[in-house]
Amino acid sequence: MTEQRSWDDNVAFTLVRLGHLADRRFAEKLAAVGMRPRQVGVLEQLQAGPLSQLDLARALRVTPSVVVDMADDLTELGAIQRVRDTHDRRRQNLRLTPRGRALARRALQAATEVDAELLAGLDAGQLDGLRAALRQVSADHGLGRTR
Amino acid sequence: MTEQRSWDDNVAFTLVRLGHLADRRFAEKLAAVGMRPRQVGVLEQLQAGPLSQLDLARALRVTPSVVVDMADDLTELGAIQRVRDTHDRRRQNLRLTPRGRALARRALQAATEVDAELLAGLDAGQLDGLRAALRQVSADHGLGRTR
DNA sequence: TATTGTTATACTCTATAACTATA
DNA sequence: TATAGTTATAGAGTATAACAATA
Repeated sequence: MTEQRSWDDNVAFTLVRLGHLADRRFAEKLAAVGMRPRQVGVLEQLQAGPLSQLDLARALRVTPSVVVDMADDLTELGAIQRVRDTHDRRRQNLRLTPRGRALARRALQAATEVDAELLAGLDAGQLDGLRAALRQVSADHGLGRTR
Repeated sequence: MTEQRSWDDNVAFTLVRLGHLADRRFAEKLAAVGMRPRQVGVLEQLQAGPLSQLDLARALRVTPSVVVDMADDLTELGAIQRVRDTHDRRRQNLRLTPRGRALARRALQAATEVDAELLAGLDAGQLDGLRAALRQVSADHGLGRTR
């Protein structure tokens, strides 16, 4: 780790600020479809197949009661369905509906628009480097696609 | 902007997730000094000199009532002082105390530790590229040092 | 009249603890 | 006993609106 003289050299601090900025921009775009940023993480995880609420809580790194809340909202939106597990009736498996898949596509589109606005000042090389570095850090800390 | 097939290629979405992770790690370290992440932004801004609460709100991109709240807490911590502006008695100029400067140093140290843990998997080249790209994006959106 | 700061209030996001039902 | 889900409640963080003091 090289010497850090100023806050601008610190990646963690910068990630927090840029993360907040990206979240706000993302929220504005999603509002047009009636969604909020944290719901998108659920849709993303379920795209690879159904998950129990507890497994989803672990994947998203939130506490189980938060998943209940998000699942309630997404069910009301028609994006997911709760399906009792036949072999373990305690489990509520969450699965995407066709509407959920459509919403996931629109969310990815919104996120892509945010990228375009956020990263307009970078050249192709900088952009590739940024993507590669972020993907590496995400993978190192178990935040990417794990299934 | 290149084609985005998956969420892992999207920078905005990744920034939100990594920003949350960095914020949590940062909060854990700061708790040892009795501080919270959002207070560090105030100390950072004031390091270049005093600011009125409204100017600070603009710099931090939060609503003025939030600054009142943060200033209350930091005053109680002994990190800042409110000084009535002599020429415009409506203004409360916030300035760092020696204790505030010390806390800022410890916060930067904590942030540097988070960096070391977060970025351990990157080689020197990737790290330089990441820093440069983040600095560029921050500057493009008015988030870096502006004074 | 406009600006600076403040208070009251509400909303979102997250967490903990106690509970129900299943295993 | 242990696990999956749920509910009630609380604590941050942020925002809006109404207000007081000052310009």
